[in-house]
Amino acid sequence: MTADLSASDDTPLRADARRNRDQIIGAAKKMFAERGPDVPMEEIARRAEVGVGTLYRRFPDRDALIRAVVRDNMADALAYARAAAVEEPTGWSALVRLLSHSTELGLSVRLSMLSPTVRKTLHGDPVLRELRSALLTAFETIVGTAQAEGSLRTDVSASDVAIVYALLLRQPQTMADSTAQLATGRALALVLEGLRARPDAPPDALPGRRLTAADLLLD
Amino acid sequence: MTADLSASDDTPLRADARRNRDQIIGAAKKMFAERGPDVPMEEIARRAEVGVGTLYRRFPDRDALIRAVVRDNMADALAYARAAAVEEPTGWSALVRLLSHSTELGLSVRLSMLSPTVRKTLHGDPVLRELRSALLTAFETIVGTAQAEGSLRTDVSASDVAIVYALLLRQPQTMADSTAQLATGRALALVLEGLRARPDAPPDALPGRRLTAADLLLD
DNA sequence: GTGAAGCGGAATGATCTCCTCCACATGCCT
DNA sequence: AGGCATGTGGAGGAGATCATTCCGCTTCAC
Repeated sequence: MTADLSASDDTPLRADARRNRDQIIGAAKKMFAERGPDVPMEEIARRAEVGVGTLYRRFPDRDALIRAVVRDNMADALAYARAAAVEEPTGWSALVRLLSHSTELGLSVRLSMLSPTVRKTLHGDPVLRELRSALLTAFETIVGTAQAEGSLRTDVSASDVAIVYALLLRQPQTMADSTAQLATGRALALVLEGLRARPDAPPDALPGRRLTAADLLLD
Repeated sequence: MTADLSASDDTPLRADARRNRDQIIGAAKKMFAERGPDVPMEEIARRAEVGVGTLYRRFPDRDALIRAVVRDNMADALAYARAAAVEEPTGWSALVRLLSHSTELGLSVRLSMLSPTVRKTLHGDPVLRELRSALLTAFETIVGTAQAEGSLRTDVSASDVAIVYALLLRQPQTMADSTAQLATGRALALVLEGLRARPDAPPDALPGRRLTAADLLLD
């Protein structure tokens, strides 16, 4: 899924190794999303159908794995956001598409927001910094477009949207999957309703000030 | 804070013991909220300014503590919801007050929703069952009133509101407290905006079906 | 003043994870 | 085909972390 935005390694990696690497990242992504950043390495390996040794050869420690997962995830989210911006006819529909689909974006945001430890790990990674800034730019484009066309209320910033989004994405895990999905869908629809521009409403109804990129993640 | 809704113990508990017990519950509540249901018992004890021994004498194991905390929390939330229902002039303002304040309600909902383990612990506790049902009733009263007065959209149920609420309450912990509060406040305002009845809007704009009490927590 | 109830926190033992290491397997290049 | 560099699995050592107990001392209540 990920383009090679990471610093190109010198050795091209053997075919099976590459496959295993991808499986590991995929498994780790799911496990992190479901059970937080502390899942045992061994379980990740098992889910990836790989030995622990393999996992450790590819990623020297947990931090490296987390970084890789978040990078991969961010890259996916970025691709998705850009696609939405380009392919959708209106800013509003791009916004809807962005918010509706991407569990992708959710994971990395959630991961990096929830645990102080993880934040420390991610902190200062240059690739991530670049990805994040690109993602925020994409977000801003969409939000800007939607606001310019008069469909999105103007007293929110891209960061506002991102945060609400992140808050909503945490899926309740105790319900049946179908129920959880239903609930998330409805919650999302409600938020979108709240985000819609109202010609009659006062222009600055929200409390406080617009959130900024700096509020989003403090490095 | 809590009325004695729990089964009355036979021995009245010495004054200092009672105080310690309350401190423990208070500390545990905060720690669970901040760091999840797995925080070490010792840290809870330290925060409560109490020895581990004391903690264990009062609560034979972690499960007992969790149960006690959630009960206490639910009771608070219930009291709060009832107060809002009675004291506020309109259903809408009661709803706003309910959603705006009560981090209380948030904790127990969050705790019981997030971890399957915790859910198992809580499952079948009769006191809790009663509390929860009373709370949902209070919720329904408020939601019903607000809908009857025409301020709340009619295609949501009390359970819908409760879930959105629970989703939003999870505070991002990596931001400065002030920022987190700001973000939560704005998110809440957006959701409220989405919840408001619109005379012009179609009456059933939300996807799926209304959530029910059964969706909320499956026992 | 005195006995019962309560307290603290060091010590114990069990559990859990990370991570290394190496005999073996597999892809790749010629 | 064949050789070897690259890659693989997973048992086990080392260490960390926690829950829980226990008992000499303190505090309340009468």
